[in-house]
This record gives sequence, C-alpha cells and structure tokens, in this order.
Amino acid sequence: MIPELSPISMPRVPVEVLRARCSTCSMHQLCLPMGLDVGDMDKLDQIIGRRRRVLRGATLFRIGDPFVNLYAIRLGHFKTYQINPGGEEQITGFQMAGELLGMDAISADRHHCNAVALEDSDVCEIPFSSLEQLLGEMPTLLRHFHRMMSQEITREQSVMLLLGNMQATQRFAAFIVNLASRYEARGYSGVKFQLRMSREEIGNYLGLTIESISRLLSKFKKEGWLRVSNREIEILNPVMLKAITAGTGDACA
Amino acid sequence: MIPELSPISMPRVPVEVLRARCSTCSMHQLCLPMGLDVGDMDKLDQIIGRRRRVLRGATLFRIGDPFVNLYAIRLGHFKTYQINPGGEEQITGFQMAGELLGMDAISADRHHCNAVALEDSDVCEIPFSSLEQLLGEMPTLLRHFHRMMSQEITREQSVMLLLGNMQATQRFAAFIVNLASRYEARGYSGVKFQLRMSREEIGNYLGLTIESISRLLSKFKKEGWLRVSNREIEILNPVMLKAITAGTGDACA
DNA sequence: CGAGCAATTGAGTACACTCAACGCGCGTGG
DNA sequence: CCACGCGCGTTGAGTGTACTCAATTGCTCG
Repeated sequence: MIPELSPISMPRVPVEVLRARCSTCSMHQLCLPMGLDVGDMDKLDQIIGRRRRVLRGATLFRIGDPFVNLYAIRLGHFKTYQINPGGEEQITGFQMAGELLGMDAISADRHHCNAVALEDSDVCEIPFSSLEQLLGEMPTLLRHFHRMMSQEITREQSVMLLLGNMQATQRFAAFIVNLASRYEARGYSGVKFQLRMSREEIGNYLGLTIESISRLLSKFKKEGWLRVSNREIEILNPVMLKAITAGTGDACA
Repeated sequence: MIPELSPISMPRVPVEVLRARCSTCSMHQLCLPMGLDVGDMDKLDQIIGRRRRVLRGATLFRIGDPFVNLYAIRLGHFKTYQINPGGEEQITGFQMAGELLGMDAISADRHHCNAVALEDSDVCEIPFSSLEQLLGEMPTLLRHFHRMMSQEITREQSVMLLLGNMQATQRFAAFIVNLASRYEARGYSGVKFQLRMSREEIGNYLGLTIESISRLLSKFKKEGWLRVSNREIEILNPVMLKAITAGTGDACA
C-alpha cells in the first residue's frame, strides 16, 4: 500500500456531473456530498461568495490574517507554508484544483499558514460563518465537511511518516507517486504532468535540499524510471516508483 | 514565538469548574465550550458513553478498526502511530489527559492510526454518530468541535515544521518545551515532570534514533539546562530551551 | 544578445546513523 | 540473600547519507 499523501482525495466523479450540479463552485470538494438534494445544493450554492483570481506568486492569505473564508480552488495550484522563528519557510502542502484551503484557521480565527499561488489561479470564497450555519441544517453536508477536515489530518499524518521515517529516495518517489495519483483522480494524466513547483519548493516540502532533489531527478532519469524535461515529468516505471515508495524497492540504493 | 506543537491546547480553566459542569467527562476538551448552557451540557453529558480502562501497553484502537467512537482521555497518556509499508511505526503524537483521540478516523469510517496507552489510562467513549447529531442542534458545540479538529491540523503542521526544518538539538528542545507547556496548561508543573514515553518512542516521534536522544539528554544535562534522572525531567534553564526551540539559541552547537 | 534566475553537477564535510560494548535497575528464581 | 537475565539506557568509534559550498550549464525574458 502506498502511503496516502493525497490531501483530501477526491471520489471519481465525472466533471460534467459536478458542473451540472454546482453552478458557481463546480469541481471543488464541498460539492461532492452526493446525498444532497437539489434544494440543498442550491442553498450551498447561494452562500458561495465571490470568485477571486490569484496571480502566480500572489498571496491568498497569510499567517495572522483574520479567518473569514475557506477557499475552494477552482483552477490552478497553491502552496501553503509555515514560517519558523528563524524566518525560514516550511511548505506544509501543495494544493490543486478541487481542494480546499484554510481549514487550519478555524481553531484560532486566524490563519496559521501562508497560501501562495504557484500559477495564475481561481478560487471561490466560502464565508465560514455562513457555511457553519448551513452545516447545522444539513446533516449530509455536515458529515461531508467533517470527512474533509479529517482527511486533512490524515494527509498530514502521512507527511509526518514521510519526514520522520523515509530516506531521500523514498521521500521523492512518494512525492511523485502522490502527485500522479492526485492528477489521475482528477481526470488528468497520472503518467505525464507538469511540476507546478520549483525544485527548491519540492526540497523544502520533503525536508531535503534543492541539490538533493536535482540529483534524485537525475538518478530517476538515468535509471529509466522517469523522463524529465524541466518541469515536465513522465513516469516510465510506475511499478518501481511505487515499490520504492513502499520501501519494498531494493533499488533504493 | 515557540512553534506550537501542542495538540489542541487547552484554555486555562480551573479543573474544579470543569468537574462541576460536566459530570461524566470532566476535564476533557469537549466540555470546554463555555457558551453552553446547563441544558446543553446535560445533553452532551447524556451521549457520552461508557468509561473504559486501558492498561499500559494495551491498544485502544488500531488501524482499520471501524470508526464508532471518539475517545476523550480522562486519565493517563497515549501514543498514536502509523505503520509504514515496511512495518515500522512512526509515532504521530503523544496525547495526555484532556485530549481527544480518533478524529483522523472520520474521513474513512476506519481508524488510520493505532492508539496505545503509555500507562494505565481511562477514557470516555463518545459515539460519533450521537455527537454529530447533537452538533446539528448546538451551534456552540459545533463551533467548538470544528476548532478542535482544526487545532489538530495545526498541531500536525507544527510537527511537519519540526521534522522538515529543524536539527536534532532543536527538535529535542522543542519537544521538551512543548511537553512543559502542555503540562503547565493543565495545571501540572511545567518545570518538573515525568516522561511517559521511552527514549525510543521520543526518537521515533522526532525522527531521530534512540542513541541521539540519549546523547541529547546527556548534553542538556551537562550544559545545565535540564536535570535528568531516568524519566524524571526538571527544566533548569527554560529561557535557553525556548531560545534553542526558536532557533535563536546560538548554543545549538 | 545578455542579464538573471533555476537547475545541474562536483568535491568535500558534518551531522546523525549504525554497530557494538557496557552500565544500571529490576524482577525472578535458585 | 545473591546470581542472573532482561529491558532500557548510555557511551564510544566509525561510517554514510545528505548537506554545504562552488562552479557550470541552461532557460526565460527583457
């Protein structure tokens, strides 16, 4: 079994179905509780706030900002990171279209991390107070929301496993496998995709240096497991990558 | 600022007040929403299930168990850990009296980690389906529950920061400082306390080996920052420990 | 075309790991 | 009562993986 790094993995639902069901916020996770009837879906639709464009490199929210909205990513990619007292950042996750941002802010009514767009992106604002009110009226939505928060907890536990237990090669393989599975779950190719983040950001996330990431990419290329061209990735040997991720791959050497 | 590792830090409320307000489950976090009126508190009280004793080394729940209850720790300490594909464990947290276990299980209706008592402990079972129903009726409780889940997310992010960014010395200092602050917040001494976990468990949690932990303890002792006797810890230089945790301490060498 | 940034590659180093021996406390059994 | 074994923790010596520092290449964009 592959350690599930995937933030809030998404059930496989055809995109068209989602679009049809949720006009303003199609494709993001809050719209997935399939038990919702049309009326409920409308109510959910109505509280969704304005759409907002976030340009590459721009900050969606930062540490200490008052917590007002959750954000559903409609399009694009984000990174979230914390700042340690020394001023260095630690990336805590990469989020893609369909995922939800800001759940860590509920606890203290302030954001606990920074969220920055890795490319030009679109988000929907979801006013949390409205959402919470709605949750009280719609048990199905409530259940779903709890699932999503719980999945975020689970995802982070997997990252702890990665950072606490794995060697560099294994970490990197796990990272690639995780990205692939998330793209696949979203209807994109799980074999060929673009890295939206820099080598430095990958290294930061995985607790490694940029040089290590570079060497790992070279190695994976040389071994014939990956085709790499700048940020374009093609997985040539998924079985091997999964084996390494699982710690089974003796080829970790 | 000290990286907040504390799982679900607890507001400072005198224990007696809590006991007075919540008969069966006094002292755990679910009983803390101070906005609850007496009637609501009674309702919450009524859904709390049976108490259960978990002996040292015994398992409260394990990976794959169907998710039925959350558990409020009334007394004692637990560890939660994941198992990687190679069969090794990675400890994801240490929990003490007043904290809540099992929130990672909501997402998939199965537990995602194992929970084992570090000493003879008491827990309250909280049937999640009853709780969720109640959440729909009690906005204050709903809010509080979301805060708790969010705090768990925040806590794990801090551990990611620790594992991804910090050196051994800093990790260990952060660990001690975190424990101290949690004990203090609970009304115990934040200066002198007992480690409930073995060196091996600390090392596992911090992504270090047992030997490294042992050496760090010796070093901290030699430097005069800690008094150490087996599992008994006394903090002699809290300022220095906090400085190291913050990365300010040049004495990291 | 050139400036500037991102990524690669190489050489040397250091921090934490591995392996191994030893000490200590404690419970058990002779 | 002491001897012994066992688990847990400490300490030392040597090693290796990933880091640091540095030089070079390649890409992007003005």
